[in-house]
Amino acid sequence: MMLPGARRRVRTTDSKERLFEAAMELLGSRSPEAVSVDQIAAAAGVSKGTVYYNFGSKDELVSQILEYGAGKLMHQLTQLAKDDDPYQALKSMIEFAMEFVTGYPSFAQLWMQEQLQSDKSSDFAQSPLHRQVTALLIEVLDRLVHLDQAEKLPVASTIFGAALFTARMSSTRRDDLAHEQVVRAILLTVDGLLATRPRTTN
Amino acid sequence: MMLPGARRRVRTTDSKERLFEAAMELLGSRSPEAVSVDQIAAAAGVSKGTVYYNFGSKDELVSQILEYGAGKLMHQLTQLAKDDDPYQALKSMIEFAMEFVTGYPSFAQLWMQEQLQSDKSSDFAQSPLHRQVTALLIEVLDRLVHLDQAEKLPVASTIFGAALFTARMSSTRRDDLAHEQVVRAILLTVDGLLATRPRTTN
Amino acid sequence: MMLPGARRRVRTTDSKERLFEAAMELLGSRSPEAVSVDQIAAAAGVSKGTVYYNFGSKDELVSQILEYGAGKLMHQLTQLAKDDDPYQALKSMIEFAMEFVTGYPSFAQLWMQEQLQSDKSSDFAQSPLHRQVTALLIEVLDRLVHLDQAEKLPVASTIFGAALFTARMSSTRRDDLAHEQVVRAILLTVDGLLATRPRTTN
Amino acid sequence: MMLPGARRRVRTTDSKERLFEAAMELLGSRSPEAVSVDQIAAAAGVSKGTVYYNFGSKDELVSQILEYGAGKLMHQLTQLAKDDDPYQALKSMIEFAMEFVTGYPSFAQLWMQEQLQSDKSSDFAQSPLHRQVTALLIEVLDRLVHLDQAEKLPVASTIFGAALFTARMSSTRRDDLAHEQVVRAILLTVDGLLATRPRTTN
DNA sequence: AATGAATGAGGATTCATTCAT
DNA sequence: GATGAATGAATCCTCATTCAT
Repeated sequence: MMLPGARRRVRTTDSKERLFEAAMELLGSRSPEAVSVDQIAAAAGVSKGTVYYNFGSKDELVSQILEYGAGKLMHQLTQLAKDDDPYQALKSMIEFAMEFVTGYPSFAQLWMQEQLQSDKSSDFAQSPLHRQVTALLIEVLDRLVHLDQAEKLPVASTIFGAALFTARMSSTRRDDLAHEQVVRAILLTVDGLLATRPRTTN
Repeated sequence: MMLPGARRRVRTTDSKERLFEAAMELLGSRSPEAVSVDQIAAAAGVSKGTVYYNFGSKDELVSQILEYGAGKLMHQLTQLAKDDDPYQALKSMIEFAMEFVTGYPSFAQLWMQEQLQSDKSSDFAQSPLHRQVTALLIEVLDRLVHLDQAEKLPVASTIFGAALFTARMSSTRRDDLAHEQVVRAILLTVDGLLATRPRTTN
Repeated sequence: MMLPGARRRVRTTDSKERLFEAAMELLGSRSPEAVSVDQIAAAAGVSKGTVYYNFGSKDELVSQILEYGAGKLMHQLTQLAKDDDPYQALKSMIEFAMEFVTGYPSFAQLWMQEQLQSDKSSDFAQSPLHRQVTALLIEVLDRLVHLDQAEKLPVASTIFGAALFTARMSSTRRDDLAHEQVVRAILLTVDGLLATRPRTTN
Repeated sequence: MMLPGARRRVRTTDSKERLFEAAMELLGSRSPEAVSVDQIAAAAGVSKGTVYYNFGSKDELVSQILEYGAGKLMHQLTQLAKDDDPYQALKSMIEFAMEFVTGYPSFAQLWMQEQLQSDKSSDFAQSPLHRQVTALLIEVLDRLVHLDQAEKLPVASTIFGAALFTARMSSTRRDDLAHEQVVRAILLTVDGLLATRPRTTN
């Protein structure tokens, strides 16, 4: 019922964006099944129908959050991996992962959930994200120490898993000291490698 | 005196036990919210009401599985921690955790889910199980290297988290080699400690 | 699993009786639909099956309570109606009704509920109890004042209803003064009759 | 563009209203526990979900019916109480109560049920409605006769209870004569007062 | 005489989704 | 673009009842 000539607010803060953020917020502490479309819509201050208008389905909304997070995470990790000093690169990557999970708990939440659900992931490197992150880690590790082919994936996965899980577990803590300690603890895996494997001679 | 075709209890294999096992099976690959009471009852070959007769509620059934797993896990870990050689103790503990998660994927699943849900667990050592396991790990670590008070919990949590998460991720693999590799990867954290901290002189 | 020769307690306080009393107690404050067989059995300290062994069904148990109460009430009211002084008779009857409802709130509860349920009771004198009580009241009233045939039932019903309802409403009060006041208030109906109708000349 | 035989809403007679009326109808002769949401929805010709969309819960629907009735009843009673002649006021009030209960049997049904349930209502004037109605009655009675403070509430309660209960008992009768007789019977309480108490000299 | 395990029908409620406006 | 009324399938749970022991 718009009068002709009337004009909508230019920055409607697009309902779509509001929904995205509200969903991120809510999914930070609950599983998707435990968050209803009503709740998301209410939190975004729009009607339920708008969710369907913008995303088509709840699953699609969740997927988009997951994708968005994965993109953001991978982008930054890729940058950090370029550091000339591979140890420093790993440290930065882990630090960033910690920050990221703190900032987007919903992402870690969703990603873990997704990993844990399907039986299909028998190959334990199924998901694109997992594959990408571990590939990146392996790349950096290769520049640091000499690893047998067979142990590369387990090591990378361990680092990734430890970082993700521990970060998520302690993500509510605003305590930076704890963050520091956790990063160092995860880096111990790398220290262990350095102590037991021949360094990469480059 | 069973008519052919009649579908009575084949044996009074205690419906309770049948339900427990069916639930364990189903919860191994899906979150509690994603498993319905009907499904559990059907899988156990009993009626829905029997679930409520035996457990009172779905939540209670889930809790009991969690408790059962926690008890079993702690019991064995406590035994293994007694090994005179602390490094060997840690190795055995991690190995056992891997096996355990493979055998009872539902346990890890449930436990993680529970951890990830509540905001309350801000102190990241809230759950009794987490507390118990990390306490045990710290005890063993103390016999191995000298750690600052502040870093004890982060280190122990990292080991626990890495083991649990990685194990869960690769749990479908029956491949023992992979298991071995994963255990070794997790132990790298300990190797890192040994390489960077003064040994406990006992 | 009784050893031969063993003997049961002589005074088993008959489970049946225990059930009856427990049911009376519970039905005093809740509608039959709101009281489960489990609750009754638990309150009586017997198993659920015992209810069915002794009463056949929940409805039957409720019916028996109703019958028991009706019998007891009618028996006493009939005695009191015999008083030579019809006014005194009415007063005693109302007093007794008050006491009765206080002692057996479940009875009033059940009886009202039953009255209110069925559409059948279109004739508003359907139930045997109602018929009996009003008949008794009319008999006494006839000895006191001269009433038109058409107004007899309404007057008797009003007294009965007022007594039952008001008694039930204030039944939790242990306060005897209030009881007295309520009795007097109900008797006002009779006073009104006395003031406006010709006395029975006997 | 309705295909013949299609069963869409005939008119958007607001499902909410349809549900309200269907529920009133059904609750007129049965207790809330004995009426299922399915039945209400079916009677209103809408789906079960619509009940929850409009009312949130069964209890809320029941409460709203109760409130609606209480409002309507009190509004009219308040008007009638204003009559200059207090006796006539009381007569009109009782007459209206009779009509009201005949028209909305569900209201009396629900209200009684609610009164009879809780043990909390020990003070026998707990409910707002009861309090309001008795307050109104007392106000009118005060204009008619002189009553001791202590007997006011019992008298008012008796009138209210008698009217409500007797009305409900005979509500199915369409017979106006009976109505008249019942009103007169209840008014006897007032006649009794007039005969035994000093008139208010105003 | 009594039990308690088991049942299945039924009840309240939630929720993703559709659709006319 | 957006809404909100309406839906119906699915879910958790209750409960009267049965029956073998």
